[in-house]
Parts: sequence; structure tokens; C-alpha cells
Amino acid sequence: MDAMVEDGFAETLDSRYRFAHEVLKNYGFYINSDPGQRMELLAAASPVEAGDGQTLLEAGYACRDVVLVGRGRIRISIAGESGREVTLYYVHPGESCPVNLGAAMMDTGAYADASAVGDLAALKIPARDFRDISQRNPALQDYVFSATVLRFGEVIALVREITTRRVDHRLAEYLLRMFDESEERPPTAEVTQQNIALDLGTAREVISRRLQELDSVGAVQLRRGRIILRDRLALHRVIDHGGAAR
Amino acid sequence: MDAMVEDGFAETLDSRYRFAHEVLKNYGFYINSDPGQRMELLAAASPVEAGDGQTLLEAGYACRDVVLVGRGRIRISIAGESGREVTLYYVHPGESCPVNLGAAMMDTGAYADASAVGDLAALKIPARDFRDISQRNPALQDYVFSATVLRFGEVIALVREITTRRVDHRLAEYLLRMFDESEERPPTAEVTQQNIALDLGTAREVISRRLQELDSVGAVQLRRGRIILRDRLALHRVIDHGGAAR
DNA sequence: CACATAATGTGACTATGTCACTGGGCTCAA
DNA sequence: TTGAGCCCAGTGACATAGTCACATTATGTG
Repeated sequence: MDAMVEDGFAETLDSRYRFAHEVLKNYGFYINSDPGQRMELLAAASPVEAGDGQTLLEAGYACRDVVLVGRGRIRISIAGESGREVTLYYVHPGESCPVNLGAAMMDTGAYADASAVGDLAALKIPARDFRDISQRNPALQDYVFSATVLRFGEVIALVREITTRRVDHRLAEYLLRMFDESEERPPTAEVTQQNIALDLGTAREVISRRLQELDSVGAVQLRRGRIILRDRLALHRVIDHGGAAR
Repeated sequence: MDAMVEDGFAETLDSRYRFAHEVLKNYGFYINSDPGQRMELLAAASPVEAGDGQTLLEAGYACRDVVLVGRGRIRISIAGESGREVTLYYVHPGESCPVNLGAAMMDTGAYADASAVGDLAALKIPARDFRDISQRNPALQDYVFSATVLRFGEVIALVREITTRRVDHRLAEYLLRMFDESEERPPTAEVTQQNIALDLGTAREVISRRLQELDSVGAVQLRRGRIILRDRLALHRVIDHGGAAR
């Protein structure tokens, strides 16, 4: 199965490239490149690790490297002077971050902050090398552009959410997404109220109160560091109607 | 002077390309293209006009054309179901809109709405032609990418503004920008409170009240459809300190 | 000048955000 | 195993922002 995807390329690799190949094979531009171009990428890449919560980059600083995620994920966020934060999006394995790509390609400061979530294992490719390689690799250029456009769309959708929707609606949707990803029965979101607040760009106290409301109508059950689904329909009702109370 | 920029190219043009050339010469990718590539662009372009407020595109719809602005400007915004709106950014002559470029290049729906501000004169280039031309024109590809990345940064900054700053601070800055662009003495912002609200993503009533506060501390003077600067320092004080009242 | 209309003002109420502080549960280490 | 310290969550009081329903005022037009 792997052989089909990798067309026998992996077996020819020196062991020091094994990890890089494992990460890169989740990226379309790598899979669609010819062996010579793949080798260029492999040779330029070096591994990085980071622990949960570790800061990878702060807004305004230049990006020396392009980062490609192998395990764990990266949270891209912005913070105001007051300390308030919003999550712009998460970068999962096989994805990349246009803020990172843009800053690396254009050699300017990053527009946002990046930090590791969970146990992060990734590749970094020096910005200079990445630019050189993409110069001669149209598939990579296309990838960079389309990744940027797609995230742009996500961020625009975020602006819309923030300015036009109520917190309880957004919270209910957020929880439904978490529950859908959950393996447990009943579905459980392993997340603190503080983290929900950061993701939604609001204050912890607000989340606390909205969650209590969802609890009081029997939609969820609250525990320290996690939220248990009780009544999926009730959550949908919150989204459709005015709010939990009405 | 023009001759320097246009290296004698304009004089060789058929009269039907005059307008297209006038618009395109404000775009770096055109100026930096060779005569053959310029002709491709000129031949693909056709003029469009639109009156103040006219809708050019709505979110979700495909972009048949890439639009380049010659006169007037385009407002890119998003609206919630409730009718609330936010301006993402304005596209001025010599600029382009990445939402438009992205949707045209990738043949997907647009992420936002576009409408004319003032008396708009622009060029449109069919998306297909634009894609073909950019395929063979690296300068154009670079332009499209960097225009996208720059606007991405603006929108991220907007998210930061909206989620972390107070309305009166943002309003004061907004007014200062308007006053800086004003030709009049004393500087005057020719804008309705409704339009300010749309630009800042808030409600008209909120703007009305904040403006009255700025009026009451002597920072500005309010008139129907315009705002007159009284005390620039007072506006700066609002931004630096807690607000107009403190 | 009377009218229509767009722009602005206002009161009452709801929603959201901030601040300061409480209290519970968990971990670690003596 | 107990208590210190730290996350995490809850809460009251207040400030800011948004909504709704109208009232009021400017401006242009017939």
C-alpha cells in the first residue's frame, strides 16, 4: 500500500532521511514531485520537536524556516496588548501555515503567533532553500498559493463568526465539533474552559456562564477539564433558535 | 515622464486599448512584463463601470473575471444573517483583491462580498485568460501571491482589532486616518455614521454614542454626513488612555 | 413651504467583557 | 497522608457593546 504511494522511493533512502520522508509523504507537493525534487526537499529538511504550549514564533519576527507538521499540531493565534487572544486556526499533520509560508517567501515578519499543541514533531526547511526549491517547482508554488487562499477563506469566515454571531451559538457549534472528534461514549470534549475561550476569542468567565446554561438545559455535563455530551439535539436547538434560554 | 515608465509602448497601441493601458500601467506586473505579455493582458481586458454602492459580487458565487481598478474603489465585506456587516478592506486603483484573485485562480466561490464605492471604472479579465497568462508569466504569479499575503496580513490585523480593542479607540484611529486624507481646513471626514459602523463592524447607534462623547470632550464637531476635527490631541488621548471620558 | 427621505439621537433592555476574588480538586513532596 | 501550591472553574458587581423601537432633525425636491 505504501509502495503504491511511494513508488519504491522510500527503500532507496538513507536512514537519516527516513523521518523527513515520513512527514513529507503527507504533503501532496512532495508526492507529486519527481525523485530529484524530493531529494532536494529531504536534504534541506531537519527535524524539530516541541512540547505542549511551547512558543514557536511570535508576531513580527521573521520566519527563518518553513515548518511542516508530522505529529501534534500548531496553534496560530493573535494576542492584543490586554492579553486577550484568538485562535486563527490549527495546523495539522499534512498541512502548512500560510502565515509561515508568506513570511518565509517574502522575507517579512509573521502576522501571528505560533505555539505547539500536544507533542509536536515537525520538519523545518530554511526559508532560503524553500524559496530556491519552489522557484524550480511549479507544483510547490501551486501548493503554497492554494494553501494560502484556503486559510484566507477560513480567517474571513472567522471574522464573520466573531462579528455577527452570538457566543452561545458559536460555543454550541464548537462543542459539536469536539464531540464529533471524540472516541468516547458518551462523546467527551477534553478541553478546559480557558482553552475554549482562547479558541473563540472571548473571556473564560463568559464561557463558564454559557456552559452552565447548556448544563442547566441538560445539553452537556461539566467536569474539570472536560465536557460530556448529554443531548445533541439540545445543542442544535441552541444554534437554530435564539439561545439556550429561549 | 510617462514615456520613461511606458518606454514608448503606449504610442504603438490601437485606440481600443488606450483605456486598458491607462488602468494597467498602475500595476507592477504589467509594467514589468515584456510587450508580448502586455498585449496578452490588454487583449483579454474589457472595461466595466459601476455606480456608487452597486454590488459587484456576493460571497459564494464564482468569479468569472479578475477585476483591476482604474478609478473609484471596491469595498470588500462580509455580512452575517442578521444584516450586520464588516468591511474587510478597500481595493484602490493599482491594487487587486485576493478574494477575487483566489476565487478566479482556483475556480471556487468567493469568500466575501464586493461593492463599488464612488464612481467605479475598472478592467475585467476573464478568469480563464488570467490563469493562462499567469501560467507563462512568473512576475504575475509573484504579484498574485504577494498581494494575497499582504491582504491576509491586513485581515489578521483586523481580527486583532475587533477582538482586543475598544470601539472608541478604533473609532478615534479611524477618524484620524480620515482627517489625514482630508484636503479641507479644518480637516473634515465626509462619512456617515452608518458607514463608519459598517467599516468598524459595529452598530450605528454605538458609533453615534461614541461620537457624541468625542464631541463632548471637544475632539470633534458633528454635522450631518461629516465630522470636523477640533482637537487632534484629544483624539490621541482617547487612544492612549482608557477612553474619551477618563 | 410641505413633504419625503436619509441621517442622527435616545431610552430601555440584553449580551458580552472585565475585575477581583472564592473555592474545589489534583499533584507533589515532605 | 497531609498540606502547599497550582490549575480550573464559579460568582458578584460593574463597564462596555449590541439590539430594538421610535423620536427628532437636516437636506433636497416639487
